[in-house]
Amino acid sequence: MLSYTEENYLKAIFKISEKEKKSASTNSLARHLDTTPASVTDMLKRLAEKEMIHYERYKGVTLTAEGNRIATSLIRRHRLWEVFLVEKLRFDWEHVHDLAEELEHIYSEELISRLDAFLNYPKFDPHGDSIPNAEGKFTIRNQMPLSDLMTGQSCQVLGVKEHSNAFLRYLNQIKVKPGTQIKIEERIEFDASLRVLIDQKERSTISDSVAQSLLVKRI
Amino acid sequence: MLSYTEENYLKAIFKISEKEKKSASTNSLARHLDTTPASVTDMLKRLAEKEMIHYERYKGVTLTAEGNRIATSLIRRHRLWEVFLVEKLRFDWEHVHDLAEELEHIYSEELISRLDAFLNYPKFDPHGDSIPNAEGKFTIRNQMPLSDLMTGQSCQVLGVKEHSNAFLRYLNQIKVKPGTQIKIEERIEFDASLRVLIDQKERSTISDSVAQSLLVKRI
DNA sequence: CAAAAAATTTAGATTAGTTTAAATTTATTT
DNA sequence: AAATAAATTTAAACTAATCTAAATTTTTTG
Repeated sequence: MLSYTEENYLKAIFKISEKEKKSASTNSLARHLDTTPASVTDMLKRLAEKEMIHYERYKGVTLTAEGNRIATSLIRRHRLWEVFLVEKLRFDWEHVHDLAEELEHIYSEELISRLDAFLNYPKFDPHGDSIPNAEGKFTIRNQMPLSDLMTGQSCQVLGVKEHSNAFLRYLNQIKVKPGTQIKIEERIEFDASLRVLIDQKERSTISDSVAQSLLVKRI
Repeated sequence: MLSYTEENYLKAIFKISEKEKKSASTNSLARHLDTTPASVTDMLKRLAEKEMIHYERYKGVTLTAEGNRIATSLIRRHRLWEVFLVEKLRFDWEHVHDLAEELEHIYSEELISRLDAFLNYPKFDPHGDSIPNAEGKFTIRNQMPLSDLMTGQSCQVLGVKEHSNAFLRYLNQIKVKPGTQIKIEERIEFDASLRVLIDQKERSTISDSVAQSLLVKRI
């Protein structure tokens, strides 16, 4: 059995390796987990001892098969709870992360499989992230950043690349969430910002940095 | 903020004081929390320091107003989660206690008030125990042990006094749960056991000790 | 009411996770 | 390739929660 903290390390290693396509460094883990590099080193030794990670001094870490299994299960639990919080308890999407962060640590196969069934086996969470199934398999779908579309094209929002509260709150403000339709009416050359029509009703200007963080599919 | 463990102590003190109608002793707490009296003493000092309990060496403990507020909130959360697990996720009642024991420690007013609304503001949990409302008020209802009824009388099961898995599993076996109707057909003088008719269908013999642990209302 | 038993507390040690500061290793730059 | 900077690890110490064993206090009983 791993502790709450150990589990969080595995998840962080998973996410960093996934994003940066290479082994996770001590510093990146410290930043991610809001702790000191010294604490990270300490914990890495413990996790290596438990055969959850491959660790060589000064070389960064990767997950073992078992470590990967556990991290994936945590992500599955986290995302299922997020679906529950948004769809059943009607939370706004910017409020669910911290709660799911706690709920995910409650370990019970039975609980998660029943929750999954109750929610009707969702494949994506409220932020559009893929929910691994009980076997740990992620569903992949075609998606691209809004910034890749041409003027005149329309799309449907699938999710977000950036998960900060500030960003999610901003999307709420301009009434954008998964499912929303966006048509690109004009691209401003100067700063690559976009004039868009949202759900065929509201017009808005979206900065390039926002457009890069919005994942969509063309329609 | 209290730790997970500190919260469990407050809940144990609440339950023991309630059941025994007096201050909780070090030994009873050790028994209840499956730990040693030495650890209990240690923790009691910490909780007294935090003004959660009134504690005098060798004299046992009671909760302060604040300690009582927190314990009541924990019980509220525990019982609401039990309702969720049984009614929404379709768990059997003997399986929900341990899960609720973990879920209750997730602190968020918002989460609990939304869960309460989602469940339609239940007043009692699946074992028939009263769920305190947001103000900490418990709903009281008339109930008596099945053993108090006379031969020939009928009743409806409201809940159980005893929460052990073995007892709950036995009740499942004889198809008894909250809502079940029971008619007392005969009382055996020798051991005070009861011949009963369950939901007008199945006949069964119930020992006196079981009858004392079943809470009912006459109909 | 003194002796024995039961309950409780103290003392000292242990474990998981953390911290700060110093030392070491690796990477970068001239 | 030496000097400097950045990243990482080690060392030593701290906190919360726990334990065992010994000491103390309270309660019970002959």
